[in-house]
Amino acid sequence: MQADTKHRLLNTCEALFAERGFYGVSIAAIAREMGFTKQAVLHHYPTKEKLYGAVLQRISDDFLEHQLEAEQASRDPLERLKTFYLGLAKPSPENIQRTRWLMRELLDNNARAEHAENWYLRAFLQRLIIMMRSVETLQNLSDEEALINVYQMLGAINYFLVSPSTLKATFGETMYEEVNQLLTQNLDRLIEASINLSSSRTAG
Amino acid sequence: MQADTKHRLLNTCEALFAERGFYGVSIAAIAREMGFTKQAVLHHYPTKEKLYGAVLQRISDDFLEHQLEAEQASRDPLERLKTFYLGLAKPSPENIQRTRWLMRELLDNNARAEHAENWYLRAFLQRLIIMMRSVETLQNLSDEEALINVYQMLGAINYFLVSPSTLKATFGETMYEEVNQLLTQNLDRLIEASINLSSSRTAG
DNA sequence: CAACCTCCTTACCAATCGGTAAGGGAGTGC
DNA sequence: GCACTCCCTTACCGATTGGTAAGGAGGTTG
Repeated sequence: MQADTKHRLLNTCEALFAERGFYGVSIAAIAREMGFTKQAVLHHYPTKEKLYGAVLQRISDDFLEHQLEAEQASRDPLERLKTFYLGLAKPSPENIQRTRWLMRELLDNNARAEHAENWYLRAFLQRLIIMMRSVETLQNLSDEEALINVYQMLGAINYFLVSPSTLKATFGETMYEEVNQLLTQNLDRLIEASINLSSSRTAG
Repeated sequence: MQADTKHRLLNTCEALFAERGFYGVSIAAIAREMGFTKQAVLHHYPTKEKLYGAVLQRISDDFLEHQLEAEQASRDPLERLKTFYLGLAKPSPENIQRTRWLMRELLDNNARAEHAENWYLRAFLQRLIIMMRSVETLQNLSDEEALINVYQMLGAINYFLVSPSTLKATFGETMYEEVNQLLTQNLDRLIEASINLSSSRTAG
């Protein structure tokens, strides 16, 4: 498969699936977007599931890469964690798209939870937990406490990140932009607050 | 329409749509679950959109009711807010289902954001903002700050609530139960922390 | 008894779904 | 020049999609 076509195909699929979900996107729609026929799509990936899986694989690879980058960004573990979360919270179109995908995965995976033992995002969560525990005050954090914290942070960041159009239409573009700015400005304080909360739990 | 049938139909649809989303559920599947034909479903609601809308309306009505109840639960505004969030975080099957729906709405509404000015969940968010501002230290909270806080709390609560099967399969049932218990136990501390964060923002 | 609801049925529709079969054009290796 | 592979085409498939048309069983109302 030509690298260029593959890249373009995966990009197209990523955008479509993120926007409408697995069932909401037909192979024909993907082909239309690509500018060729349905069977050309099926030539590259024999089934819709395989196609979906390929995009998901790429996303989880990129997440991993992002984590590895954050791990080398600084010597201070807390700083690394902040860098990582800040990267996740960046309201760029690509990032919003992937966050939407992540959230859909979270919802849809429920229906096929029997396959979840090799869930794509498992490694992502576990690495995040390790990153947390490398912070001095969180060394003794249990897996459970860490998972709660990670989920809360991801939820707090992603919930907002995922709904730009809706929020713009509901509250106006100006307000959305203000909220967005406030959020990125104060994200480090949110992270610190959540870490303080977790470490006080461990201490108590 | 008979109240009983309507009730059963909306329940069935709520469960199916929450689990698989709008595109993932066919009218035939709903009918199958109900035990009669596709056309019987279409007799009650002429289109799939109208059916979906009816369930969504019921959910938002119930959320409103839940809010009104919480508003009468105590004289202390902070206590009211805690009661409300605790209700949202309750890991009962019905609550999980509705949270899943809420999250899907958040994702799917993006595609039809042009209708969002009369978005079903707008009133829900605005009431929550009012509830926040009735807390003494948050009186001067701007709409933007309040919206951030609300989104963070909803995200933190819902993100976890939505993924029981996945988490059970990924980390084991025991761990899931422990996390679940820890989460409800510490939810009030999370709320307090988030409120402290918000009021310190307003003060600073 | 007839007219009229409500609630559901069978029968049918064009369009779309994911996917198969077969082949053509262009480039590559021998 | 001939076989082969890669990338894409047209043609087609049965199943399913959301939805329409017409009618029938049962209860209510005049």
